[in-house]
Amino acid sequence: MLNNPNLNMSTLRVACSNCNLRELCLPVGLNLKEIERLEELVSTRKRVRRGEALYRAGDKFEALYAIRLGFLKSAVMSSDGREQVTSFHMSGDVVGLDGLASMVYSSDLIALEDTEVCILHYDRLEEASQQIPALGTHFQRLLSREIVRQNGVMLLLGSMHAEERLAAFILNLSQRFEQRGYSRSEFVLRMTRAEIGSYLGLKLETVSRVLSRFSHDNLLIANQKHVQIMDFEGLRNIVSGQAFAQPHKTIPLKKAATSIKDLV
Amino acid sequence: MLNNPNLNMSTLRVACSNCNLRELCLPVGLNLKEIERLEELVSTRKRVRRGEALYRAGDKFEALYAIRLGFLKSAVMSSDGREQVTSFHMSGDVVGLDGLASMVYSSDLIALEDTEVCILHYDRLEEASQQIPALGTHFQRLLSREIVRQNGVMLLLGSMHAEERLAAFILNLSQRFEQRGYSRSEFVLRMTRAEIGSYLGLKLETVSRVLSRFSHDNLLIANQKHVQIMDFEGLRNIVSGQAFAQPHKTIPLKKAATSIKDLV
DNA sequence: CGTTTCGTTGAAGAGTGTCAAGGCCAGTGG
DNA sequence: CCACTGGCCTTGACACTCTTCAACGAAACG
Repeated sequence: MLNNPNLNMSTLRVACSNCNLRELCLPVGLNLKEIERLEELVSTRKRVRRGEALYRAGDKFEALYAIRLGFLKSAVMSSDGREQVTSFHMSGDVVGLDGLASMVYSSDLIALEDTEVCILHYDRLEEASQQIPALGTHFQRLLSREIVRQNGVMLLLGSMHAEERLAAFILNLSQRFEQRGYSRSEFVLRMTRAEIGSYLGLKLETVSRVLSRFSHDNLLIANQKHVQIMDFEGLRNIVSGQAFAQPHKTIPLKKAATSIKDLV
Repeated sequence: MLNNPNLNMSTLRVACSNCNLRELCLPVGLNLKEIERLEELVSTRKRVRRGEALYRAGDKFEALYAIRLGFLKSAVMSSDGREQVTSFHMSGDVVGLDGLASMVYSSDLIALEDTEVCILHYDRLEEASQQIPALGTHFQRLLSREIVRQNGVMLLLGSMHAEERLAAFILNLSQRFEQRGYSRSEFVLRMTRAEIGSYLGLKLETVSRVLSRFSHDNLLIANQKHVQIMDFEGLRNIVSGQAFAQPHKTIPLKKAATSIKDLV
């Protein structure tokens, strides 16, 4: 079981019960019995080496994956070969949600560093959802959350300038690292400038230039892949288009209630 | 029951069994008993007049809605008041999926013409899903399909030019009208140029100009809100970036399998 | 330690946005 | 029925952001 012959993906037994990511990928409030049931479901892990694919567009959909460790991108490709990165994933995220639609994945999922995932076989997941209703509900939530996230990305791609996009992107990464117990102000970008650009609808040169500008303005220090945020407030101002203290635009009817908090 | 006092939303009894949109919004292959069960679930309809909201960001999530008749947009708003249209909906579509994430809608849903929807109360939906497993699965599919669709929009916003975006948009509308039994080559745009622009990440002037250019190139006839497509092939060529017979770019490693068919 | 991939920076140009003026159309009220 | 009104659409001129092309430097990899 430990030595799967697959050239570079090995499988391991899994133990949700003492996994500290449980709260991220599984529903809370299960009793012991239910967690046991869950461990049958999850069964095994899988490793993906940097640069390799967990799955590719067109592959048969058989499982969702909960990321234990690592960093990945998902990307779709147009018929003429243009690639669009649609998201970056880190530990605790569940990936593969696009496969349910037609039982075939519609995107590529590529590891940006050596990665380890838990396999959630879809057929077993469906069975288990019958017995543990909270599980089905939980996955509906995950799906819906992804829709809300993508709405935010559409807002970003559709109506924000390069600086705003980058600022939002950096802040979002920061927030996600913080949620996982890492520093919110200092981290390493696992993706290239080109991948950031693809995600944000910019060219790699623009990404590089804007990061340099941020550095110059003392908002952050960007040294190759290493980023240290110096001025959160400043970045936030850029995201809301209020950078450079422009002569106070009167914003007409600012919506009260829910705004898109997690832009990216 | 027929005369709900709500100033402009009336409710009606519903009958899925003889609704010709059933295949779009509900799972196929249910038996009679299950369909009866379903009709309890769906219970009532609701009308929304042009310009009014079915729900708004921040409203408590209580139901999904299946569109019987009409046309709507959904839109999110950034904290500084920029609006981004995230999709257009027509008969047979199910809306409200973003509400599951945190039991609060995260977008506005506005009718672009007088509209009638069936109400799918969420709590009843959850119960029914226990009894009719196909129902739960079906809604997971709807959610996943929306994620795939949004991936396509991100590709469009992130890596396509104005002409490509417009061409993709028009072709997608055409296809959806055709699926519903209307003409695929002649239809009326229910949204303004500004709304198209918001959706496609362009300004209304750009939308107008590009449509004029299409008219001039005999790809279509755009007369205010009325559109007649003259050259599907030509539009398709534009979407794939092969317009104007550019000196055959050698496309390196074109992905074989699944591509994003429904770009928009 | 050479080779390759990735990142930075400059100069020039293309593609959209911005601003402004005018036309078209539906709805309203005289 | 017609003039008026306001919203929507079109078109032009110009400004500006971002891309493109190119050269070089820095880091990663075998």
